[in-house]
Amino acid sequence: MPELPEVEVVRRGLESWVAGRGVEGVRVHDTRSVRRHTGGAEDFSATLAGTSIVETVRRGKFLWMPLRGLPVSTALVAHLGMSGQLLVEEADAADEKHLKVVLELEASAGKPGQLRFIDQRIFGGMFLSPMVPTGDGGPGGLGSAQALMPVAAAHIARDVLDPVFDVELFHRCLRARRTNIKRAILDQNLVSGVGNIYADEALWEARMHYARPTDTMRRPDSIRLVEALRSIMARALEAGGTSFDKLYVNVNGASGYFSRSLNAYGRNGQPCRRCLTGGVASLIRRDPFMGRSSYTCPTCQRAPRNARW
DNA sequence: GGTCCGTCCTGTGGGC
DNA sequence: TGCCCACAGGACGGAC
Repeated sequence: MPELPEVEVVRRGLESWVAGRGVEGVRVHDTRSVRRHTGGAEDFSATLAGTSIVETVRRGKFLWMPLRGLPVSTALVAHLGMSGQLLVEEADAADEKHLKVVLELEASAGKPGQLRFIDQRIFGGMFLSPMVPTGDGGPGGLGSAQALMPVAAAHIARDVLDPVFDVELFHRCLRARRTNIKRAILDQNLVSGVGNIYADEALWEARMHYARPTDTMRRPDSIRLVEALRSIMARALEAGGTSFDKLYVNVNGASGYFSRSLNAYGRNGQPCRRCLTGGVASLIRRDPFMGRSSYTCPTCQRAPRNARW
């Protein structure tokens, strides 16, 4: 599925293909994919047509394209959810099975004429959102020096790949919480871009149990966790580039990288690679967590006595 | 205000 | 072979 690194790969790819191009027409094939647009599908299409795309910006898993040509500063926001894809394709390419939205782009030499949004599970979507000052200096991270963000993404915290991510602020916010560490890092208001897979991988790398209460986190613990998140995101970003083919992030292709590199997630019953190298082969266990799963090594990620489940 | 849970949605795989 | 059901996940609204 598209994770933060894949969204960044998509953003980089889109930048060279769609930035500066006009939107000449919009077709919504499934109104559920624009359900977050308050004016409905017709308004989405009518408002977007005639604008032009300035650039592509990302924070966490939110991707947006500021638009030129509207009276109010507005961005086209896209979230890939679990199964969303953004493809740049020729107009005569066959429709994908789960094609949801098509943007007809202004002709540009050597560049395909359509931007397509494809989404199997419809957890993702596109919508228009007015841009506002954020008070924290804008996106700041990858993609833009703008001081404005879409209202719909203004609550999203910086991600760990953001050059100005504040570890000290992250630590203070963690300490103020009354929950466990995994719930905290899945909260996009605290740190963005972390999903279930990266949460488990980072906690494994940091030798931390998911049920550790956030108010017991010491500064070195927070730093260690952020460094683990950064390391995993950076490695995945590098690998995400290899699965990138003509602006297509292949969901199955991305899982190929993960299947080779994951140390905890999805490895229920398999020996922990860290314990194995130490000569003791503890088996990774799966626990139900928030209606999902958590994977941990019972030896190198021991649950604390004061665990908050 | 903070925390937590249910809901949205569809393809896949296991069990019968 | 075909049917049914559990499961996977991010974000958001609502309940507490």
